[in-house]
Amino acid sequence: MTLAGENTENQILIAARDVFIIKGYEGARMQEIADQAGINKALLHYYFRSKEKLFEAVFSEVAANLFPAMKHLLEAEIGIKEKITFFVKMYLKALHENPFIPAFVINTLNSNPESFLKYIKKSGVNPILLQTQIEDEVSRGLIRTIKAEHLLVNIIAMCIFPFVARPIVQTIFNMEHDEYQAYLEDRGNEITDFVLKSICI
Amino acid sequence: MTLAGENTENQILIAARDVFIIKGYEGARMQEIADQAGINKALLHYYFRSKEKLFEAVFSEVAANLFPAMKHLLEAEIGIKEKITFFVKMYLKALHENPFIPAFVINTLNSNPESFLKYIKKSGVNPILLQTQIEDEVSRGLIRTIKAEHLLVNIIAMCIFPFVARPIVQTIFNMEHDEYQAYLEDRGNEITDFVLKSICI
DNA sequence: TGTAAATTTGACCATTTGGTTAAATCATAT
DNA sequence: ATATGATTTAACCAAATGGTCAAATTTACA
Repeated sequence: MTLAGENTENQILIAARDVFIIKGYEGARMQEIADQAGINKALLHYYFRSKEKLFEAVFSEVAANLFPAMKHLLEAEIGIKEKITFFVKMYLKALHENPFIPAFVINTLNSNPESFLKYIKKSGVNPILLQTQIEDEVSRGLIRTIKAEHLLVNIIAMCIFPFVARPIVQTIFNMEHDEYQAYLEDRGNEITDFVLKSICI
Repeated sequence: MTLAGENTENQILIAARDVFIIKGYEGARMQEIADQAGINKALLHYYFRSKEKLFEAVFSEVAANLFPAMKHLLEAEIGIKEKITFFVKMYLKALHENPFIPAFVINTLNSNPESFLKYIKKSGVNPILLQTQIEDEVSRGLIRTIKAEHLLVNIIAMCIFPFVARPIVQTIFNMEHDEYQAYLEDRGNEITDFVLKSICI
């Protein structure tokens, strides 16, 4: 592939990513993606054959970047308190940079689990490792007993929810844009605090 | 309106609700709604004029049932520990009966906040009441200080997340359908425990 | 029962949308 | 320079989709 071609293919992927993430598969229009990329619509099919294939290219790339950092941190050899602190900080930072990814992934997987779950399967996140560490720290009297599946989901839920449900939460709490931004900043310490106060003895 | 008409209108609303909640606005097809309701497609327009209007009818009804029970419980005159316990139990029961509602609402509001936020505005949920109660129980030495906005979002996030992100969580944890169902059951006590252990002194 | 209004239907329409194609343009290598 | 292959475009196509309408059917009631 020549330079021009590779460049175009990338422009398309970037534009498609932007449009699909905001509008979802059904709501996205090939013409809009072409416009966003500043190219002719036929080029989308020249490089990616079909809307479905283009979407798969976007989704698989998004899915591939979903877990590696999380996995790496979960496997790190540090105490669980530090692990949680870092995890929350890292996760909120990632969400701040890509606030629409979670809703996009959730929406895609809910409307079409059979076809897209395969991109999640190879996440490699292993709750057993975390479970082992928990049991170790429990036996050393540092934290109380808790199942890794609950702890992990609790933390991730508290991080993600204010982003996916932003319009609702912001409306119910009567916040302006900047106020909500500050609220999101606050949550870093709040979540860490909340979790540590719950599990530490 | 005659009996036949009222009945048809209701059948349509029920069918439309089912289809819209699963497929979303863009993914839903008027023909599919008509089939599901067992009627001719033209009747959809006879009763609701357009797809948009029909969707609004569905969404406004869903939105109207989103907060009243929550609001009522938040305003109840019981201690905060009991309040949290009941809240989690009630919320998980509601989610068990309508597991797809949160993802539907989140998705709708993210793709079109301007047009649908108005159905949320009148929720009447007032975090200040909860804040007052928290401050009261803090002064009586029962719980630690925490902002109502964080406590409420934390609890709701932990309840909702395993439902909206079910395919991902179930896959990552390698669970079968029944296992996940049991996991969801477990979460009732887990969440309550998790929260109370965090805020009680 | 007869009739006027409401309800229901099948056929049809216009637009949108994903996709195709043949021609034009560009880049590259000899 | 120019021939070859890759890239890009405008015009076009077929299917799907939301929506309309006139005719048929049912319902209500005088």
